[in-house]
Amino acid sequence: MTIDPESALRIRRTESLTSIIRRELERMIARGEFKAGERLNENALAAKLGVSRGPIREACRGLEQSGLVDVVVNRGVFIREVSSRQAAELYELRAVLYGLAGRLLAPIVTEAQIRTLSGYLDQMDAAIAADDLNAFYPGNLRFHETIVEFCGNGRLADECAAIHREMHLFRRRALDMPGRMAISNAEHRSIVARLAAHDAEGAAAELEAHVLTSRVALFGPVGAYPDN
Amino acid sequence: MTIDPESALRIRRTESLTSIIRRELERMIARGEFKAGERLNENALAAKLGVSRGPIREACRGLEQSGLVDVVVNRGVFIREVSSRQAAELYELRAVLYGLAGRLLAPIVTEAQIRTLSGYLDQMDAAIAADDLNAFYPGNLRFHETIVEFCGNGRLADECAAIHREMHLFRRRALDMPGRMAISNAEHRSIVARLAAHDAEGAAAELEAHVLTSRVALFGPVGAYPDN
DNA sequence: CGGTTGTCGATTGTCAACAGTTTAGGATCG
DNA sequence: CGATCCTAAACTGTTGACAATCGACAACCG
Repeated sequence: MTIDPESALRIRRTESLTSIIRRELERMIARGEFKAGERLNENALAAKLGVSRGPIREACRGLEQSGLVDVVVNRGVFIREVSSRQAAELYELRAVLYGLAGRLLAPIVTEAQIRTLSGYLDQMDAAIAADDLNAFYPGNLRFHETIVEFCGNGRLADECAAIHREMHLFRRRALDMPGRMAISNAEHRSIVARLAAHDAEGAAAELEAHVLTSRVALFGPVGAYPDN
Repeated sequence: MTIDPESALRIRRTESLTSIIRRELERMIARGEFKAGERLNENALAAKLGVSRGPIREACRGLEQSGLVDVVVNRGVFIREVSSRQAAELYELRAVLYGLAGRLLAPIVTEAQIRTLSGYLDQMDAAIAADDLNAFYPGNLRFHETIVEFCGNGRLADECAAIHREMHLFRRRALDMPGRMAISNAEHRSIVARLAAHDAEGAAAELEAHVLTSRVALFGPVGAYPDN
């Protein structure tokens, strides 16, 4: 692989190899380029990315802390396998966090923000009309991301982003999507309506229920967890 | 210097230097042995702990991801300074997470668990009677930790522990304690009562309000944040 | 034939050295 | 006297090498 030496060096001044590699690995994990439980070979990665093992190892320690990989002493780092139980637990967290986002956003939301969110709703409706899951999914993602961004609690937004990255590790995640697009977007419209009405508790309840709908459909009642 | 070779070797087989160092640094940070904003000198730390810089750097990458330090390229790692705004944001997260814990725990809580929690209440009352903040604080901590442990959502417990570690970085945290011990423990009793009655929504509301009381006292209304 | 032991290759854990950047302090000039 | 520039020390970023460990396979023994 040939790299423009200037750009490579220019990047290095403001960013460490470790952070570049970490982002790259996160991207690869998000795109599912590794199998669950697969081992990351440090030598192979180092050779592939053209660096030494030091930055690779440092990047992996970051990934470990964010829950994307498991590190076993003397054996290596493995792409984390998220069990159904852990996914169910994550959905519960996500539900209350989105609920909080709605409660915070409703009192302060602006007309422009409502228009932005409504734009996403229309895009998703178009994807539904075209029966295009590949268009619906990123729209859905951006809709939720935007709400937590607007809510004013930056830490909440970070936490939601981290949970979302982690959810990519759960392979069966697509199950809740196929036939639910229309229902899902109806719930989205309801959420935006509550936000526009500055109804904090209503928006919180709608958002929480919206997430829990998927959780219950996939794993059963809240507080009960699948075995594996 | 002569080192007992057996003990040194035995330790290293099951745990890497990196993880040992990371735990040690976490402990030092929790005990406030570093000033906020202070730089961690890699060479000095390596010399002090008797290792090379590699494990030190790896440990710091983990701490960065868990929000305990900031890493600036070519300048080093610094003990994170948590602003009032960030602390206020954290309190809001903590409130909904504890609320979730209460909601999950109420339906499934056992008699024995109620007795355990009640025991902590009594210990805290004793600390209040003796006006002993140093006894109250760990009891308070254990009370909240126990609730999230019992609730059955392990990921929620991890998240709460991480947030708690992070809160140690906020220096003014003791402010909400001095005169509030009695009020705080009365709220604790109310929480346990709701749990014992298997009142999920009541327990959730009590727990959330309990955390938000401190937040509001320190920083003002929920959703409004201090400047610094 | 089943189980144990020993050895080898592959891989991780750790270290010491090198390269590039930042910072502090003094010399220089206005 | 103060500001600026320059130099050197200190420090971080990265690398390659060495030591220790793990997994697999073969030899050995009961």
